[in-house]
Amino acid sequence: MKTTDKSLQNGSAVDSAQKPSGSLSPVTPRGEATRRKILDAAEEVFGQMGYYEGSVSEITRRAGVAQGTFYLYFHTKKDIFAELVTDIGKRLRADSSAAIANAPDRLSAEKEGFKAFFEFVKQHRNVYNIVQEAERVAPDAAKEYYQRFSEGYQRGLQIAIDQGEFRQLDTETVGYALMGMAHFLALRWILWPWQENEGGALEVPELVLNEIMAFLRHGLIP
Amino acid sequence: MKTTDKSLQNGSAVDSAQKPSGSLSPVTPRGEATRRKILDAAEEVFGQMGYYEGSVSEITRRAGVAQGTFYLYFHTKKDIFAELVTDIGKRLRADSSAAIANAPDRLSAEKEGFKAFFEFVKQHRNVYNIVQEAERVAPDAAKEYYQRFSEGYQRGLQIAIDQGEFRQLDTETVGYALMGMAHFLALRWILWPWQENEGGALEVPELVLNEIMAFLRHGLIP
DNA sequence: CTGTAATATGACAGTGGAGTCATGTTTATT
DNA sequence: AATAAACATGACTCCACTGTCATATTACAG
Repeated sequence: MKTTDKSLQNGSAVDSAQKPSGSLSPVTPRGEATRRKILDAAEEVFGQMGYYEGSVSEITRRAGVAQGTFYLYFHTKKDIFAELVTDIGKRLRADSSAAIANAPDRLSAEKEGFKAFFEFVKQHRNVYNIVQEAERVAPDAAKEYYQRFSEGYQRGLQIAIDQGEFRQLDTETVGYALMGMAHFLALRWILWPWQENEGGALEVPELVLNEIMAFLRHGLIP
Repeated sequence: MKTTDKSLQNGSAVDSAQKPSGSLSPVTPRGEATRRKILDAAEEVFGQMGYYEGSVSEITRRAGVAQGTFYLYFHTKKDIFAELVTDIGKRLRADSSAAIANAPDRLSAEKEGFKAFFEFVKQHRNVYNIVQEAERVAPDAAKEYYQRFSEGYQRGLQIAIDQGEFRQLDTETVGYALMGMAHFLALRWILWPWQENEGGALEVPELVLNEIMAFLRHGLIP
Protein backbone atom coordinates (compact mmCIF):
# COMPACT_ATOMS: atom_id res chain seq x y z
CA MET A 1 0.00 0.00 0.00
CA LYS A 2 1.26 3.39 -0.93
CA THR A 3 0.97 6.58 1.07
CA THR A 4 -1.96 7.75 -1.01
CA ASP A 5 -4.54 5.57 0.65
CA LYS A 6 -6.28 8.25 2.71
CA SER A 7 -6.22 11.06 0.22
CA LEU A 8 -7.88 9.05 -2.49
CA GLN A 9 -9.91 6.38 -0.82
CA ASN A 10 -11.41 8.65 1.79
CA GLY A 11 -11.84 11.86 -0.12
CA SER A 12 -9.72 14.77 0.94
CA ALA A 13 -8.32 13.86 4.32
CA VAL A 14 -7.67 17.52 5.03
CA ASP A 15 -11.34 18.37 4.77
CA SER A 16 -13.47 19.59 7.63
CA ALA A 17 -13.99 15.92 8.34
CA GLN A 18 -17.77 16.30 8.38
CA LYS A 19 -19.17 14.42 5.44
CA PRO A 20 -17.05 12.38 3.06
CA SER A 21 -18.23 15.06 0.65
CA GLY A 22 -16.50 16.41 -2.41
CA SER A 23 -16.30 14.56 -5.65
CA LEU A 24 -13.28 12.34 -5.87
CA SER A 25 -11.57 14.31 -8.59
CA PRO A 26 -8.97 12.89 -10.87
CA VAL A 27 -5.87 14.99 -11.45
CA THR A 28 -4.87 13.49 -14.74
CA PRO A 29 -6.45 13.49 -18.19
CA ARG A 30 -6.49 9.75 -18.00
CA GLY A 31 -8.43 9.80 -14.76
CA GLU A 32 -10.73 12.46 -16.15
CA ALA A 33 -11.56 10.25 -19.09
CA THR A 34 -12.25 7.25 -16.90
CA ARG A 35 -14.52 9.29 -14.67
CA ARG A 36 -16.46 10.44 -17.72
CA LYS A 37 -16.82 6.91 -19.00
CA ILE A 38 -18.27 5.86 -15.66
CA LEU A 39 -20.65 8.81 -15.55
CA ASP A 40 -21.91 8.10 -19.05
CA ALA A 41 -22.40 4.44 -18.28
CA ALA A 42 -24.24 5.32 -15.09
CA GLU A 43 -26.57 7.62 -16.98
CA GLU A 44 -27.41 4.76 -19.30
CA VAL A 45 -27.83 2.19 -16.57
CA PHE A 46 -29.90 4.31 -14.21
CA GLY A 47 -31.97 5.62 -17.08
CA GLN A 48 -32.80 2.19 -18.39
CA MET A 49 -32.95 0.11 -15.23
CA GLY A 50 -33.63 2.63 -12.51
CA TYR A 51 -31.55 3.36 -9.47
CA TYR A 52 -32.26 0.22 -7.50
CA GLU A 53 -32.22 -2.31 -10.27
CA GLY A 54 -29.14 -0.83 -11.80
CA SER A 55 -25.94 -1.95 -10.11
CA VAL A 56 -22.47 -0.57 -9.76
CA SER A 57 -21.11 -3.70 -11.37
CA GLU A 58 -23.37 -3.15 -14.38
CA ILE A 59 -22.10 0.41 -14.62
CA THR A 60 -18.47 -0.60 -14.50
CA ARG A 61 -19.14 -3.40 -16.92
CA ARG A 62 -20.54 -0.98 -19.48
CA ALA A 63 -17.82 1.54 -18.78
CA GLY A 64 -15.21 -1.16 -19.33
CA VAL A 65 -13.46 -0.71 -16.00
CA ALA A 66 -13.12 -2.79 -12.87
CA GLN A 67 -15.48 -2.56 -9.91
CA GLY A 68 -12.88 -0.98 -7.70
CA THR A 69 -12.25 1.82 -10.16
CA PHE A 70 -15.73 3.12 -9.52
CA TYR A 71 -14.85 3.96 -5.94
CA LEU A 72 -11.81 5.89 -7.05
CA TYR A 73 -14.14 8.54 -8.43
CA PHE A 74 -17.38 8.26 -6.47
CA HIS A 75 -17.97 7.72 -2.80
CA THR A 76 -21.16 5.73 -3.15
CA LYS A 77 -23.76 4.65 -5.65
CA LYS A 78 -26.04 7.36 -4.34
CA ASP A 79 -23.38 9.98 -4.90
CA ILE A 80 -23.03 9.36 -8.59
CA PHE A 81 -26.79 9.35 -8.93
CA ALA A 82 -27.06 12.75 -7.27
CA GLU A 83 -24.31 14.10 -9.48
CA LEU A 84 -26.21 12.90 -12.54
CA VAL A 85 -29.35 14.68 -11.40
CA THR A 86 -27.44 17.91 -10.99
CA ASP A 87 -25.84 17.46 -14.40
CA ILE A 88 -29.13 16.86 -16.11
CA GLY A 89 -30.64 19.92 -14.47
CA LYS A 90 -27.81 22.06 -15.75
CA ARG A 91 -28.12 20.74 -19.27
CA LEU A 92 -31.87 21.17 -19.33
CA ARG A 93 -31.72 24.72 -18.06
CA ALA A 94 -29.05 25.55 -20.59
CA ASP A 95 -31.20 24.17 -23.40
CA SER A 96 -34.22 26.12 -22.20
CA SER A 97 -32.34 29.37 -21.83
CA ALA A 98 -30.95 29.04 -25.32
CA ALA A 99 -34.36 28.22 -26.72
CA ILE A 100 -36.13 31.26 -25.33
CA ALA A 101 -33.19 33.62 -25.72
CA ASN A 102 -34.54 35.56 -28.65
CA ALA A 103 -38.27 35.13 -28.37
CA PRO A 104 -40.09 38.35 -29.32
CA ASP A 105 -42.45 38.18 -26.34
CA ARG A 106 -43.10 36.12 -23.24
CA LEU A 107 -45.89 34.07 -24.74
CA SER A 108 -43.57 32.97 -27.52
CA ALA A 109 -40.95 32.33 -24.91
CA GLU A 110 -43.33 29.98 -23.13
CA LYS A 111 -44.01 28.15 -26.34
CA GLU A 112 -40.33 27.80 -27.15
CA GLY A 113 -39.66 26.71 -23.61
CA PHE A 114 -42.26 23.98 -23.87
CA LYS A 115 -40.83 22.87 -27.17
CA ALA A 116 -37.29 22.79 -25.84
CA PHE A 117 -38.41 20.76 -22.86
CA PHE A 118 -40.22 18.24 -25.03
CA GLU A 119 -37.23 18.01 -27.30
CA PHE A 120 -34.93 17.39 -24.37
CA VAL A 121 -37.13 14.66 -22.99
CA LYS A 122 -37.39 13.11 -26.42
CA GLN A 123 -33.65 13.14 -26.95
CA HIS A 124 -32.94 11.87 -23.46
CA ARG A 125 -35.86 9.54 -22.81
CA ASN A 126 -34.01 7.39 -20.35
CA VAL A 127 -32.28 10.27 -18.75
CA TYR A 128 -35.47 11.97 -17.74
CA ASN A 129 -36.43 8.92 -15.72
CA ILE A 130 -33.50 9.70 -13.50
CA VAL A 131 -35.00 13.05 -12.59
CA GLN A 132 -38.25 11.40 -11.67
CA GLU A 133 -36.60 8.86 -9.45
CA ALA A 134 -34.49 11.50 -7.76
CA GLU A 135 -37.35 12.59 -5.57
CA ARG A 136 -37.12 9.33 -3.67
CA VAL A 137 -33.45 8.51 -4.08
CA ALA A 138 -31.74 11.86 -3.76
CA PRO A 139 -34.22 14.38 -2.37
CA ASP A 140 -31.62 17.11 -2.00
CA ALA A 141 -30.60 16.90 -5.62
CA ALA A 142 -34.25 16.85 -6.64
CA LYS A 143 -34.91 19.87 -4.47
CA GLU A 144 -32.24 21.88 -6.20
CA TYR A 145 -33.45 20.73 -9.58
CA TYR A 146 -37.02 21.90 -9.06
CA GLN A 147 -36.17 25.03 -7.16
CA ARG A 148 -33.81 26.31 -9.80
CA PHE A 149 -36.31 25.58 -12.47
CA SER A 150 -39.02 27.34 -10.53
CA GLU A 151 -36.85 30.38 -9.95
CA GLY A 152 -36.22 30.72 -13.65
CA TYR A 153 -39.90 30.56 -14.32
CA GLN A 154 -40.71 33.14 -11.69
CA ARG A 155 -38.15 35.58 -13.06
CA GLY A 156 -39.55 35.30 -16.55
CA LEU A 157 -43.12 35.67 -15.41
CA GLN A 158 -42.34 38.71 -13.27
CA ILE A 159 -40.77 40.49 -16.20
CA ALA A 160 -43.82 39.76 -18.32
CA ILE A 161 -46.04 41.19 -15.59
CA ASP A 162 -43.93 44.30 -15.19
CA GLN A 163 -44.11 44.89 -18.90
CA GLY A 164 -47.86 44.53 -18.84
CA GLU A 165 -47.81 41.50 -21.06
CA PHE A 166 -49.26 39.19 -18.40
CA ARG A 167 -51.88 40.14 -15.85
CA GLN A 168 -51.02 40.39 -12.17
CA LEU A 169 -50.54 36.82 -11.05
CA ASP A 170 -48.73 34.84 -8.41
CA THR A 171 -45.56 33.81 -10.17
CA GLU A 172 -44.82 30.87 -7.94
CA THR A 173 -48.25 29.35 -8.37
CA VAL A 174 -48.30 29.83 -12.09
CA GLY A 175 -44.71 28.71 -12.38
CA TYR A 176 -45.47 25.37 -10.78
CA ALA A 177 -48.66 25.06 -12.80
CA LEU A 178 -46.70 25.49 -16.00
CA MET A 179 -44.05 23.02 -14.91
CA GLY A 180 -46.76 20.52 -14.13
CA MET A 181 -48.38 20.96 -17.49
CA ALA A 182 -45.11 20.48 -19.32
CA HIS A 183 -44.22 17.47 -17.22
CA PHE A 184 -47.48 15.63 -17.76
CA LEU A 185 -47.71 16.39 -21.46
CA ALA A 186 -44.22 14.99 -21.86
CA LEU A 187 -45.22 11.90 -19.93
CA ARG A 188 -48.30 11.35 -22.02
CA TRP A 189 -46.85 11.92 -25.46
CA ILE A 190 -43.21 11.02 -25.12
CA LEU A 191 -42.41 8.84 -22.16
CA TRP A 192 -45.29 6.41 -21.97
CA PRO A 193 -44.79 3.71 -24.55
CA TRP A 194 -48.22 2.31 -23.93
CA GLN A 195 -50.00 5.36 -25.27
CA GLU A 196 -50.58 5.49 -28.98
CA ASN A 197 -49.65 8.71 -30.71
CA GLU A 198 -51.17 10.04 -33.93
CA GLY A 199 -48.32 9.36 -36.26
CA GLY A 200 -46.71 6.76 -34.06
CA ALA A 201 -43.79 9.10 -33.55
CA LEU A 202 -42.86 9.82 -29.98
CA GLU A 203 -43.46 13.52 -30.18
CA VAL A 204 -45.86 16.08 -28.82
CA PRO A 205 -48.19 16.95 -31.72
CA GLU A 206 -48.52 20.53 -32.95
CA LEU A 207 -52.19 20.38 -32.09
CA VAL A 208 -51.39 19.75 -28.45
CA LEU A 209 -48.91 22.59 -28.33
CA ASN A 210 -51.44 24.94 -29.87
CA GLU A 211 -54.08 23.86 -27.41
CA ILE A 212 -51.75 24.69 -24.59
CA MET A 213 -50.96 28.09 -26.01
CA ALA A 214 -54.66 28.82 -26.34
CA PHE A 215 -55.03 27.77 -22.72
CA LEU A 216 -52.32 30.20 -21.67
CA ARG A 217 -53.98 32.95 -23.69
CA HIS A 218 -57.65 32.56 -22.90
CA GLY A 219 -58.10 29.93 -20.24
CA LEU A 220 -60.95 27.51 -20.74
CA ILE A 221 -63.92 29.85 -21.15
CA PRO A 222 -65.28 30.70 -24.62
CA MET B 1 -47.88 -32.04 4.50
CA LYS B 2 -51.58 -31.71 3.85
CA THR B 3 -53.33 -32.00 0.55
CA THR B 4 -53.72 -28.24 0.29
CA ASP B 5 -50.21 -27.52 -0.81
CA LYS B 6 -50.91 -26.79 -4.47
CA SER B 7 -54.18 -24.95 -4.14
CA LEU B 8 -52.82 -22.37 -1.74
CA GLN B 9 -49.13 -22.10 -2.38
CA ASN B 10 -49.49 -21.95 -6.11
CA GLY B 11 -52.65 -19.96 -6.55
CA SER B 12 -55.61 -21.73 -8.02
CA ALA B 13 -54.33 -24.96 -9.44
CA VAL B 14 -57.34 -25.23 -11.68
CA ASP B 15 -56.54 -21.97 -13.44
CA SER B 16 -55.58 -21.66 -17.07
CA ALA B 17 -52.05 -22.20 -15.83
CA GLN B 18 -50.73 -19.14 -17.64
CA LYS B 19 -49.58 -16.62 -15.06
CA PRO B 20 -49.67 -17.25 -11.35
CA SER B 21 -52.24 -14.44 -11.52
CA GLY B 22 -55.24 -13.87 -9.35
CA SER B 23 -55.02 -12.56 -5.84
CA LEU B 24 -54.59 -15.30 -3.32
CA SER B 25 -57.98 -14.86 -1.73
CA PRO B 26 -58.83 -15.97 1.75
CA VAL B 27 -62.12 -17.81 2.22
CA THR B 28 -62.60 -17.10 5.87
CA PRO B 29 -63.21 -13.90 7.83
CA ARG B 30 -60.05 -14.64 9.76
CA GLY B 31 -58.03 -14.82 6.57
CA GLU B 32 -59.73 -11.72 5.27
CA ALA B 33 -58.68 -9.82 8.36
CA THR B 34 -55.09 -10.99 8.08
CA ARG B 35 -54.94 -10.00 4.46
CA ARG B 36 -56.20 -6.55 5.37
CA LYS B 37 -53.62 -6.17 8.12
CA ILE B 38 -50.88 -6.99 5.66
CA LEU B 39 -52.22 -4.59 3.06
CA ASP B 40 -52.42 -1.76 5.58
CA ALA B 41 -48.93 -2.42 6.82
CA ALA B 42 -47.65 -2.52 3.26
CA GLU B 43 -49.25 0.84 2.53
CA GLU B 44 -47.43 2.29 5.51
CA VAL B 45 -44.10 0.69 4.72
CA PHE B 46 -44.04 1.47 1.01
CA GLY B 47 -45.32 4.97 1.66
CA GLN B 48 -42.64 5.76 4.19
CA MET B 49 -39.70 3.78 2.92
CA GLY B 50 -40.41 3.31 -0.74
CA TYR B 51 -40.76 0.08 -2.64
CA TYR B 52 -37.14 -0.96 -2.68
CA GLU B 53 -36.14 0.08 0.81
CA GLY B 54 -39.26 -1.38 2.29
CA SER B 55 -39.05 -5.12 2.86
CA VAL B 56 -41.54 -7.91 3.15
CA SER B 57 -40.19 -8.70 6.58
CA GLU B 58 -40.80 -5.11 7.68
CA ILE B 59 -44.35 -5.38 6.39
CA THR B 60 -45.06 -8.60 8.22
CA ARG B 61 -43.38 -7.23 11.32
CA ARG B 62 -45.74 -4.25 11.37
CA ALA B 63 -48.70 -6.41 10.51
CA GLY B 64 -47.83 -8.73 13.37
CA VAL B 65 -47.68 -11.88 11.30
CA ALA B 66 -44.92 -14.23 10.23
CA GLN B 67 -42.97 -13.90 6.99
CA GLY B 68 -44.57 -16.94 5.50
CA THR B 69 -48.06 -15.63 6.04
CA PHE B 70 -47.37 -12.90 3.52
CA TYR B 71 -47.09 -15.44 0.75
CA LEU B 72 -50.40 -16.97 1.68
CA TYR B 73 -52.11 -13.84 0.37
CA PHE B 74 -49.74 -12.31 -2.18
CA HIS B 75 -47.62 -13.92 -4.84
CA THR B 76 -44.75 -11.46 -4.70
CA LYS B 77 -43.71 -8.15 -3.23
CA LYS B 78 -44.45 -6.52 -6.57
CA ASP B 79 -47.95 -7.94 -6.58
CA ILE B 80 -49.01 -6.35 -3.35
CA PHE B 81 -47.51 -3.07 -4.51
CA ALA B 82 -49.54 -3.13 -7.69
CA GLU B 83 -52.67 -3.96 -5.74
CA LEU B 84 -52.04 -0.96 -3.52
CA VAL B 85 -51.73 1.32 -6.52
CA THR B 86 -55.04 0.10 -7.86
CA ASP B 87 -56.66 0.55 -4.46
CA ILE B 88 -55.39 4.08 -4.08
CA GLY B 89 -56.63 4.98 -7.54
CA LYS B 90 -60.08 3.72 -6.67
CA ARG B 91 -60.22 5.64 -3.41
CA LEU B 92 -59.00 8.83 -5.01
CA ARG B 93 -61.50 8.65 -7.83
CA ALA B 94 -64.28 7.96 -5.38
CA ASP B 95 -63.29 11.01 -3.34
CA SER B 96 -63.14 13.17 -6.45
CA SER B 97 -66.48 12.01 -7.75
CA ALA B 98 -68.12 12.70 -4.44
CA ALA B 99 -66.53 16.12 -4.22
CA ILE B 100 -67.74 17.36 -7.60
CA ALA B 101 -71.10 15.58 -7.47
CA ASN B 102 -73.24 18.60 -6.82
CA ALA B 103 -71.18 21.43 -8.19
CA PRO B 104 -73.39 24.02 -9.94
CA ASP B 105 -71.13 24.32 -12.97
CA ARG B 106 -68.00 22.79 -14.42
CA LEU B 107 -65.69 25.54 -13.23
CA SER B 108 -66.82 24.96 -9.66
CA ALA B 109 -66.42 21.28 -10.28
CA GLU B 110 -62.81 21.85 -11.28
CA LYS B 111 -62.22 23.82 -8.12
CA GLU B 112 -63.81 21.18 -5.94
CA GLY B 113 -61.86 18.51 -7.76
CA PHE B 114 -58.60 20.30 -7.06
CA LYS B 115 -59.54 20.74 -3.44
CA ALA B 116 -60.48 17.09 -3.06
CA PHE B 117 -57.21 16.05 -4.62
CA PHE B 118 -55.19 18.26 -2.32
CA GLU B 119 -57.14 17.00 0.65
CA PHE B 120 -56.50 13.41 -0.35
CA VAL B 121 -52.78 13.99 -0.73
CA LYS B 122 -52.70 15.79 2.59
CA GLN B 123 -54.52 13.00 4.38
CA HIS B 124 -52.46 10.32 2.71
CA ARG B 125 -49.05 11.96 2.38
CA ASN B 126 -47.14 8.73 2.39
CA VAL B 127 -49.64 6.95 0.30
CA TYR B 128 -49.30 9.31 -2.59
CA ASN B 129 -45.61 8.47 -2.83
CA ILE B 130 -46.66 4.99 -3.82
CA VAL B 131 -48.43 6.32 -6.87
CA GLN B 132 -45.34 8.21 -7.89
CA GLU B 133 -43.11 5.20 -7.56
CA ALA B 134 -45.53 3.01 -9.45
CA GLU B 135 -44.39 4.37 -12.77
CA ARG B 136 -41.07 2.57 -12.34
CA VAL B 137 -42.12 -0.36 -10.21
CA ALA B 138 -45.48 -1.36 -11.62
CA PRO B 139 -45.97 0.37 -14.97
CA ASP B 140 -49.18 -1.47 -15.73
CA ALA B 141 -50.83 -0.40 -12.52
CA ALA B 142 -49.62 3.15 -13.11
CA LYS B 143 -51.00 3.03 -16.61
CA GLU B 144 -54.44 2.15 -15.39
CA TYR B 145 -54.26 4.75 -12.70
CA TYR B 146 -53.51 7.62 -15.07
CA GLN B 147 -55.73 6.44 -17.88
CA ARG B 148 -58.79 6.16 -15.68
CA PHE B 149 -58.12 9.53 -14.23
CA SER B 150 -57.68 11.00 -17.66
CA GLU B 151 -60.90 9.44 -18.91
CA GLY B 152 -62.84 11.00 -16.09
CA TYR B 153 -61.39 14.37 -16.89
CA GLN B 154 -62.17 14.03 -20.56
CA ARG B 155 -65.79 13.11 -19.90
CA GLY B 156 -66.30 16.10 -17.65
CA LEU B 157 -64.65 18.49 -20.06
CA GLN B 158 -66.65 17.21 -23.00
CA ILE B 159 -69.91 17.84 -21.20
CA ALA B 160 -68.83 21.37 -20.36
CA ILE B 161 -68.01 21.95 -24.01
CA ASP B 162 -71.31 20.55 -25.20
CA GLN B 163 -73.14 22.81 -22.81
CA GLY B 164 -71.22 25.81 -24.09
CA GLU B 165 -69.58 26.43 -20.74
CA PHE B 166 -66.07 25.78 -22.04
CA ARG B 167 -64.76 26.70 -25.46
CA GLN B 168 -63.95 24.06 -28.05
CA LEU B 169 -60.79 22.42 -26.77
CA ASP B 170 -58.92 19.16 -27.00
CA THR B 171 -60.09 17.33 -23.91
CA GLU B 172 -57.14 14.99 -23.71
CA THR B 173 -54.59 17.77 -23.87
CA VAL B 174 -56.38 19.93 -21.34
CA GLY B 175 -57.09 16.94 -19.15
CA TYR B 176 -53.42 16.11 -18.86
CA ALA B 177 -52.57 19.77 -18.37
CA LEU B 178 -54.97 19.97 -15.46
CA MET B 179 -53.66 16.76 -13.94
CA GLY B 180 -50.15 18.12 -14.20
CA MET B 181 -51.10 21.35 -12.53
CA ALA B 182 -52.79 19.58 -9.64
CA HIS B 183 -49.90 17.18 -9.26
CA PHE B 184 -47.20 19.80 -9.08
CA LEU B 185 -49.12 22.14 -6.82
CA ALA B 186 -49.62 19.25 -4.43
CA LEU B 187 -45.93 18.48 -4.60
CA ARG B 188 -44.93 22.04 -3.87
CA TRP B 189 -47.34 22.83 -1.08
CA ILE B 190 -48.01 19.49 0.53
CA LEU B 191 -45.44 16.84 -0.21
CA TRP B 192 -42.15 18.70 -0.13
CA PRO B 193 -41.14 19.20 3.47
CA TRP B 194 -38.27 21.44 2.47
CA GLN B 195 -40.52 24.16 1.14
CA GLU B 196 -41.79 26.67 3.64
CA ASN B 197 -45.48 27.41 3.55
CA GLU B 198 -47.13 30.64 4.67
CA GLY B 199 -48.68 29.46 7.89
CA GLY B 200 -46.40 26.47 8.26
CA ALA B 201 -49.37 24.21 7.70
CA LEU B 202 -49.02 21.63 4.98
CA GLU B 203 -51.87 22.87 2.90
CA VAL B 204 -52.43 24.56 -0.42
CA PRO B 205 -53.26 28.21 0.41
CA GLU B 206 -56.52 29.76 -0.74
CA LEU B 207 -54.53 32.29 -2.69
CA VAL B 208 -52.97 29.54 -4.77
CA LEU B 209 -56.31 27.95 -5.47
CA ASN B 210 -57.76 31.28 -6.54
CA GLU B 211 -54.81 31.93 -8.79
CA ILE B 212 -55.41 28.62 -10.48
CA MET B 213 -59.08 29.33 -10.96
CA ALA B 214 -58.23 32.69 -12.52
CA PHE B 215 -55.84 30.84 -14.79
CA LEU B 216 -58.60 28.49 -15.87
CA ARG B 217 -60.93 31.42 -16.48
CA HIS B 218 -58.74 33.93 -18.26
CA GLY B 219 -55.38 32.41 -18.99
CA LEU B 220 -52.36 34.60 -18.39
CA ILE B 221 -53.17 37.67 -20.46
CA PRO B 222 -54.64 40.82 -18.84
C1' DC C 1 16.45 4.59 -15.71
C1' DT C 2 14.45 4.96 -11.43
C1' DG C 3 11.27 6.23 -7.98
C1' DT C 4 6.87 7.75 -6.88
C1' DA C 5 2.21 9.42 -7.36
C1' DA C 6 -1.83 8.31 -9.87
C1' DT C 7 -4.64 5.07 -11.66
C1' DA C 8 -6.52 0.31 -12.11
C1' DT C 9 -7.70 -4.42 -10.83
C1' DG C 10 -10.80 -8.19 -9.26
C1' DA C 11 -11.41 -11.29 -5.64
C1' DC C 12 -13.71 -11.05 -1.44
C1' DA C 13 -16.10 -10.01 2.99
C1' DG C 14 -20.20 -8.63 4.76
C1' DT C 15 -25.03 -7.90 4.50
C1' DG C 16 -29.78 -8.11 3.76
C1' DG C 17 -33.76 -9.50 1.54
C1' DA C 18 -37.17 -12.57 -1.39
C1' DG C 19 -39.40 -16.55 -1.47
C1' DT C 20 -39.90 -21.66 0.36
C1' DC C 21 -41.18 -25.40 3.20
C1' DA C 22 -41.96 -28.72 6.78
C1' DT C 23 -44.40 -28.30 10.61
C1' DG C 24 -47.82 -26.40 13.90
C1' DT C 25 -52.43 -24.34 15.24
C1' DT C 26 -57.28 -22.92 14.67
C1' DT C 27 -61.94 -23.57 13.20
C1' DA C 28 -65.87 -25.82 11.59
C1' DT C 29 -68.40 -29.76 10.38
C1' DT C 30 -70.34 -34.22 11.19
C1' DA D 1 -64.33 -36.92 19.38
C1' DA D 2 -62.57 -37.10 14.85
C1' DT D 3 -61.13 -35.24 10.70
C1' DA D 4 -59.80 -32.06 7.33
C1' DA D 5 -59.41 -27.62 5.38
C1' DA D 6 -57.80 -23.13 6.26
C1' DC D 7 -54.59 -20.48 8.30
C1' DA D 8 -50.01 -19.49 10.50
C1' DT D 9 -45.13 -20.01 11.64
C1' DG D 10 -40.09 -18.90 11.32
C1' DA D 11 -35.94 -21.01 10.17
C1' DC D 12 -33.65 -21.60 6.10
C1' DT D 13 -31.85 -21.40 1.18
C1' DC D 14 -30.27 -18.83 -2.31
C1' DC D 15 -28.76 -14.89 -4.41
C1' DA D 16 -27.16 -10.34 -5.62
C1' DC D 17 -25.05 -6.33 -4.54
C1' DT D 18 -22.17 -2.68 -2.10
C1' DG D 19 -18.00 -1.26 -0.66
C1' DT D 20 -12.95 -2.73 0.50
C1' DC D 21 -8.27 -4.01 0.03
C1' DA D 22 -3.91 -5.90 -1.23
C1' DT D 23 -1.76 -5.90 -5.26
C1' DA D 24 -0.59 -4.52 -10.07
C1' DT D 25 0.15 -1.25 -13.78
C1' DT D 26 0.92 3.30 -15.95
C1' DA D 27 3.17 7.53 -16.55
C1' DC D 28 5.90 11.21 -15.50
C1' DA D 29 9.51 13.93 -13.12
C1' DG D 30 14.27 14.20 -12.13
